[in-house]
Amino acid sequence: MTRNPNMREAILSAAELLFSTKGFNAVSIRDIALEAGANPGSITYHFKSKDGLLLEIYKRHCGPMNKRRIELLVAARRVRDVQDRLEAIVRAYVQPAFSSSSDLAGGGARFTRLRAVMSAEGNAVVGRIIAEIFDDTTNAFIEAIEESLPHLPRTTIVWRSQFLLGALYYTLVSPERVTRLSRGEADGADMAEAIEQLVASTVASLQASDVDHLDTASHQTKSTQPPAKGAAGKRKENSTS
Amino acid sequence: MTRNPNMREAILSAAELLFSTKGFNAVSIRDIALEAGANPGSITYHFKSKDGLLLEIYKRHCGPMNKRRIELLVAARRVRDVQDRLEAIVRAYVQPAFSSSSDLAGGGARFTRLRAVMSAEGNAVVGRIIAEIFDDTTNAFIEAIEESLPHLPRTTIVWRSQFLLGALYYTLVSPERVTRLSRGEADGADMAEAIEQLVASTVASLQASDVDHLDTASHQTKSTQPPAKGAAGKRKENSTS
DNA sequence: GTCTATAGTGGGATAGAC
DNA sequence: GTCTATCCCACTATAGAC
Repeated sequence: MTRNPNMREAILSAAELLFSTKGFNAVSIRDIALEAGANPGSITYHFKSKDGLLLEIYKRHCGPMNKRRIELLVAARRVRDVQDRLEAIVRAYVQPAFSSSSDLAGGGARFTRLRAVMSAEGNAVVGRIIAEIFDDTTNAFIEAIEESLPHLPRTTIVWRSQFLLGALYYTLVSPERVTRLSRGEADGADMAEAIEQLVASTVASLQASDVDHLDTASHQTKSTQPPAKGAAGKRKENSTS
Repeated sequence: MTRNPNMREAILSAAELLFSTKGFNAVSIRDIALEAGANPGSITYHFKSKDGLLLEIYKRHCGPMNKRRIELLVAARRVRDVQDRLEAIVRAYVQPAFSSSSDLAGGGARFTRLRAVMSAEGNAVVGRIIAEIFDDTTNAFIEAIEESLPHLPRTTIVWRSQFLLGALYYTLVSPERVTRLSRGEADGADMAEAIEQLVASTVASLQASDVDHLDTASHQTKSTQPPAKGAAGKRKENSTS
C-alpha cells in the first residue's frame, strides 16, 4: 500500500469527520484508521491515546478560529452606526465558526459541529478546554455588545449569546431539518444563507428590550394557562411542575 | 437483595438520566443496571436491546409532550393581540420541553436534553422517530406563526424555528456556561428564567423583517472579509418593536 | 420477573518487525 | 514513521436457574 507521507494529517482529518458526525464514543480507533487509510497502531503512535487525538484536534483549530474572530471583532467595533456595528459584531462571532480562515481541510464548520457534539456528550477532555480557551474570546464579544447596548444587563446578553451558540451548533448538527420543514424551499446546508439568517435573527434578539422581572418570589399562578391577553408585563411562571 | 416491584420504571429512569448526560454510546447496559439497582440481564429482558430501551424512552415522552404543546397552541391562537399571541405561541412550544405535563419522573427537561444529545450524535434509532413524530407538531406551530406574521416567508420562519430549537437544546445541555459567563449573576439552570429569556429572544427574532437576498447566486462560502463599515450591504433596514 | 453465568464480539493500547 | 500481531478488557446479548 502507498505510504502516505503525511499520515498524521490524514488521521486528524478522518477523526474530525467521524467524531463530528457520530460522536466520540461511537467511533473506534479502528474506524478512524480505516477512514484515513492508516493502521490502528499508527494512531496511538502519533497521539498516544484516543483522548490525545481529540485534544490535538482542538489545539489545531481553536487558535486560528478565535484569532480570526478577534480580528473581525476589532474591525466591527469601529463601525459607526449602532445597528450596523451590532450586526458586524455578531457576524464576527458567527462567520469564523462556519468557515475557518485557516487552510485546514474542511474549514471551520466541521470543527464547530465537532464542538457541538462534544458539548452534548459532556466530554470530559473537552470540558476543561472550553473554559480556558473560549471564554476569553466570548467575553470580548459580550463586552463589545455591552458597549453597543448599554441599557441591557450583562446577564441578558449572556443568555442571548447562549441562544446564539445553541442555534449555531444545531444548524450545523441538523441542517436536514431545515430542508425538510421548508419542504425543500430552503437548504439547511447552505452555510452562506445560514449565516445571514442567524445574524439577522440574533441582532433582532439582542435589540429587544430586557425581559421583565416583576417579582422574584411569588410563583402563584398556574403555569398551564395561556398569558392574559392584555399582558402588560411578563412574569416568571413556575416550570417545575 | 430487595426486589424492586417496578424495576422496569427504575431502568427507564436511570437510562434517561445517563443517556441525557453522557450520550448513548458512552453508557453501557451495565452502567444503567448499576444506576437502577438492577441486573444487566433484566434490561434485555424488558427492552430486548439497548436500542429498544432508547425507543421506549421516546415512546414514553413524545406523546404527552406534544399533546401538551398542541393544547397550549390551541389556546395561544385565540389570543387577540398579535404580539401577545406570538409570545403565547412560542411559549406553548417551549414550556412543555422544559417541564412535561405528565407525571413521569424527571419531567420534560431531562427528556429534552436527551433529544439534544441524540440529535448531536446522529443516532440512527432516533433519526427515524423525529420526522414521524415531531414534524406534525412543528408544522402546526409554523402555520400558527405564519398566520400571525403573514408577510414573513415560510422559509424564514423555518430558519428561526431551527434557531429556537437549537437554543433550547443548548440551554439544557450547557447551563453552566451561562452561570460562568455571567460571573454567577445568572443561573443557567434556572428553568423559569431560561424560558422567559428564550421566549423574549425568539419573539423578537420572529418579528424582525426578512433578510434581504439581493442576489441568489453569489452566496459564496469564501467571503471571509469583514463587513464594510458603511454597510451598504445585504440587509434591509429592520425595526424591532 | 429477576438474577447468574457465559458466550461471542470488538474495543484501546502495546511491543516489536520493517 | 508506519505496520503486524497480540494482549487484555469491556461490552451486548443469551440461556437457563430461581
